[in-house]
Amino acid sequence: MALAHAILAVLTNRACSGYDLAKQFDGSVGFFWNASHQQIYRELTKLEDRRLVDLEVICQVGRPDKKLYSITDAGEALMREWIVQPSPLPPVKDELLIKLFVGQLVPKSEIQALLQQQRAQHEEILATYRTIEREYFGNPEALSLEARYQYLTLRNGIHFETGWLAWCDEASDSLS
Amino acid sequence: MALAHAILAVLTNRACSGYDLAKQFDGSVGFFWNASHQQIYRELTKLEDRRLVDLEVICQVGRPDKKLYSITDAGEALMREWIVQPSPLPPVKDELLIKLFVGQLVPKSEIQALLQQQRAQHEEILATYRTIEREYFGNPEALSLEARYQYLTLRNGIHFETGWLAWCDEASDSLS
DNA sequence: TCACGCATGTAATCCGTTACATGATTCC
DNA sequence: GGAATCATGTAACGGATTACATGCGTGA
Repeated sequence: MALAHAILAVLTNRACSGYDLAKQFDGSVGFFWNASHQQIYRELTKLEDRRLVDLEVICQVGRPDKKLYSITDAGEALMREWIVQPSPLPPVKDELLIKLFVGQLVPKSEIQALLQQQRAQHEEILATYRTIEREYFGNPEALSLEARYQYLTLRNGIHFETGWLAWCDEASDSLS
Repeated sequence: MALAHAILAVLTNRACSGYDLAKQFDGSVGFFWNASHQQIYRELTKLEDRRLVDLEVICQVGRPDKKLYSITDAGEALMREWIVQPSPLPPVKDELLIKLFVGQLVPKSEIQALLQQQRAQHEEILATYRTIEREYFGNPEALSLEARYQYLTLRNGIHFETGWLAWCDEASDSLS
């Protein structure tokens, strides 16, 4: 059900088309919730049926019409109720750890290579996060409340990726 | 597809019934891959069709028969091939972060409560991990290769949960 | 006697992924 | 001329979740 909430969360900040949403789910929000454009389009029609979003069709010259969705009062009320419910921890699903669990099946060097490959990916994401931190949240004291909440989600990603790098190094050391 | 690999990983260590597997996916392996008993039973029949597991029916008195599955040579070969492929980063899906992203919709105290509730859950899991670390991996230098790999997956969980606690505290402070 | 553990499954529904499909405009 | 961007969708398939279903044994 959380895809609906993720979409409503984006629409809380500003009205969007399905296409705009898909792009957001490929950056910012996508850092903690991902969804393909097909999922988004399907979910938007459901949200419209439930009157949680409003739709305004914008005719454009030379490009396809745009369906601009905005959150309704009912949608915002639903979000308020949902936010205050306690959240269970999200289930972990990490195939690298399955591989490590039976790492003895292959030569150690293969596992070392996997760890390095994984480390590089985490490093890349961390670099992206750091760039965003510098560019948009340079002075955390001066942020609006909205921006501060968004900054906290970014900080979560930074903690997460930093932890991964530390673990990759520890694991790599302990195998050599 | 990784559920099949997760099951084969467990069976690499020892032969199990569907029921045994379900229990493992509720502890050890479940720390990084979760699956319900329905998924497991369905997947086991598929794995048998593909000759990746063997089945031995064990008749028991006074309890239901047990179907004991073990990995075949083909299954082990498949795992070896799979392990060395590079792994993409698993997609993140965390509804707490969606909530924080639009935290301004509710009073700050509600968000503080969410953070505390989340923190408590992460602390509990970390405590579980620490107990396992003490009981099974007290002397990391002396571990067999199998055990060392399993220990690394546990260390990953410890890094992960420690990071979460740090972030919860940082977030909580920054809001007060 | 009632709940829990052992042990297995089916059915319905929903969610996610992949592939296919269209069509104009802008930039290289 | 060809690729990328804007903008929307359908169809098929497979994976995951939830609910339903059975039945014996053991211990409180």
